[in-house]
Amino acid sequence: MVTIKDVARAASVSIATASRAMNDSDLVTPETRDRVRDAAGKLHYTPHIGARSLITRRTHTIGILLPDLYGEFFSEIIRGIDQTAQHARFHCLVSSARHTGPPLEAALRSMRGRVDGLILMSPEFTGDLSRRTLPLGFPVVLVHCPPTDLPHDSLMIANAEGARAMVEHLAGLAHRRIAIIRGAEGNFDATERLRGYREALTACGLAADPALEVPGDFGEESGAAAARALMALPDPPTAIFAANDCMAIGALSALREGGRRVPEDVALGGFDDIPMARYMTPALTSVHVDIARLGQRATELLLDRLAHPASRHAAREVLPTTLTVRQSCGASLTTPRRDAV
Amino acid sequence: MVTIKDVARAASVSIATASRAMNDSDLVTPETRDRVRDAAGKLHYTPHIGARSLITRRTHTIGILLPDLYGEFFSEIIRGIDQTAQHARFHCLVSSARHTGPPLEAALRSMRGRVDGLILMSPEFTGDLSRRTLPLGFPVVLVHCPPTDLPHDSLMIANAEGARAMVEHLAGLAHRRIAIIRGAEGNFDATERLRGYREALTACGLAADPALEVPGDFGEESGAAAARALMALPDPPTAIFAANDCMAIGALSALREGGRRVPEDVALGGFDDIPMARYMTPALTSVHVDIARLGQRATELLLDRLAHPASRHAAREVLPTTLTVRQSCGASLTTPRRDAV
DNA sequence: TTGTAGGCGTTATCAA
DNA sequence: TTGATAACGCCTACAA
Repeated sequence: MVTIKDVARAASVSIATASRAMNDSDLVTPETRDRVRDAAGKLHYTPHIGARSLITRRTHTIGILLPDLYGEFFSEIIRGIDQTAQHARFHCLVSSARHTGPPLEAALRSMRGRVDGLILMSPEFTGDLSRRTLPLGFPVVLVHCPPTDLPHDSLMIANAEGARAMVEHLAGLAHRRIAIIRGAEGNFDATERLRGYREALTACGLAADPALEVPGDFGEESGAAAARALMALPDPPTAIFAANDCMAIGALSALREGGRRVPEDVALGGFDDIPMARYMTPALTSVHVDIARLGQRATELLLDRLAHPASRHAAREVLPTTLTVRQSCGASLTTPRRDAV
Repeated sequence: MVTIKDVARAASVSIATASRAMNDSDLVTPETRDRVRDAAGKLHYTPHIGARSLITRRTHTIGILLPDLYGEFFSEIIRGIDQTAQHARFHCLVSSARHTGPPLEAALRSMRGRVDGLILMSPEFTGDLSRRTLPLGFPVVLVHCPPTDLPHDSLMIANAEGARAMVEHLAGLAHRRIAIIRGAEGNFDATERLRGYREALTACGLAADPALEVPGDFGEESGAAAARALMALPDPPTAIFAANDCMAIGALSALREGGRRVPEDVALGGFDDIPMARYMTPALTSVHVDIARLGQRATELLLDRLAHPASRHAAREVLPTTLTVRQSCGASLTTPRRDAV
């Protein structure tokens, strides 16, 4: 391995001078600097990051821990993060820990020492977990995590507001029996979206019916199963709000197979507005989230925290969502619903 | 910061013993090992990876350099890589370098010293670039890269064979004017898919028509533009093979807007079989690639190389592709084409 | 402006 | 089985 020692020897200077030359110190003449750089180039020298971080206490790397690495959501958030990080010459250490508990703890711990800070997305994150696994004051930005009692920066999307906008939109189309396919049990996003659904019903003066709140796990198949269950009800809903687009896709298949037309017989709405949504037939009405922006903002918060460790209180930002109306909700149907008021 | 020194003191042992206890050496009694582990747990000790890698010469991290971080392809390959890496207790440093030349070189260089090996995907990669930026013998697995004269392990998908299968399938449906929307200029995948297309035409005894080879850049909009150009020809094609699914999606929109029905008026095929393909209307016939498997296999090759540095010759594997027939090619149309032989 | 030398946290070597 | 100590590559006071 070629070290700074070799570079120094090749350039006939001391190690210290070589180091200074490589780090743009102004304690070297431009002339010797160039000589050192030349030698470094010829030798294909690259500093050993580990050795450097030992003394600078900096890795110039941010850790990203996600619940899974699946689908558009993941690729978009990474894209936003990497773009911002790269701009600041930071690297990204990516990992996933599907479950809460030991695997998550292990993943968190294994990142310590490798990264200067962490972007953490875990819908089951808790303050206890943080205390158990992270050094006090370790820079962390929580994305999409339930609130904790710790002063971590946090960032989330307007889950409840988005859900509410969707359900109010459906109610505005004269639907009175609106069902929700819920997200995974214990998942913060799921809980918030359910809350928004319920609030919207109340706001629209519609009665809540427990039979219309069916469970799901954010997966396509669970959406299909939920739709089948809803169709089997004695008094089935005329509109279905799926807590994410994957489940909406599953629901759409199931509805079709059950002979129901969307949106004529049943209106359908999703959440996330994944790229696929606009290509479906009918195109899916969904709550749009700018995911890359989410990643970008998380990184900005983290980098700011790294640059100014204790300069400000913990941020607590909420990124807005927007309702994207397409065909699946039936807003563009020419004939009004039969049961319209 | 809590170091091994603190742990040693807390457990009343020497630093050496503490280190041994933490690393499962059998040179410590189970008793002292537990005592040290206890102390480490209480103090929330985590080893400093940089310091360790300074002496072990290992970072236990693999680098992943991709041309961009966009879409399903990216998320799937990372998923395959991370899963395999995590299983071997390796970490993943992810980065993207959109363009060839300086940015790519910089990205490569900045990873050196941080990773034990590299999974590199760059359709414009060259042996020269490798020599310029990587230490000789540095473990690299090339994915989807053009062949070089260097002994790097490499992995690619059966581009030409996949394209050929698609075009022969279209020819089998009695199409005689089959167009291709080409991929990005200078891109290895694009070149290979074009080659497969031409081979298939020859194999089927169809005349090649330069007018039917229209340029594209793998983006949706370029697919739309290409389709418009093809439709404007005096003798337009009856089938279009888009070199990837994104362009097929763009082509589909353009064809619709131009009043052509797919597959009745024009048959359409794509490449990659992204998840969205099966949800389109009509569902897209495409060449399926198991991308997660690609990532998995690349990681296996790299880890094997890390474990046995010079044990074998450079691998050169090709992952098979499979033709997935859906509606967009018209294979399931009941009435045969008018111009069928 | 340059060189010398000490130390960052860890593992490995040797001696006890 | 344990402990003292020398590396590993780098940066940075301090001295020249």
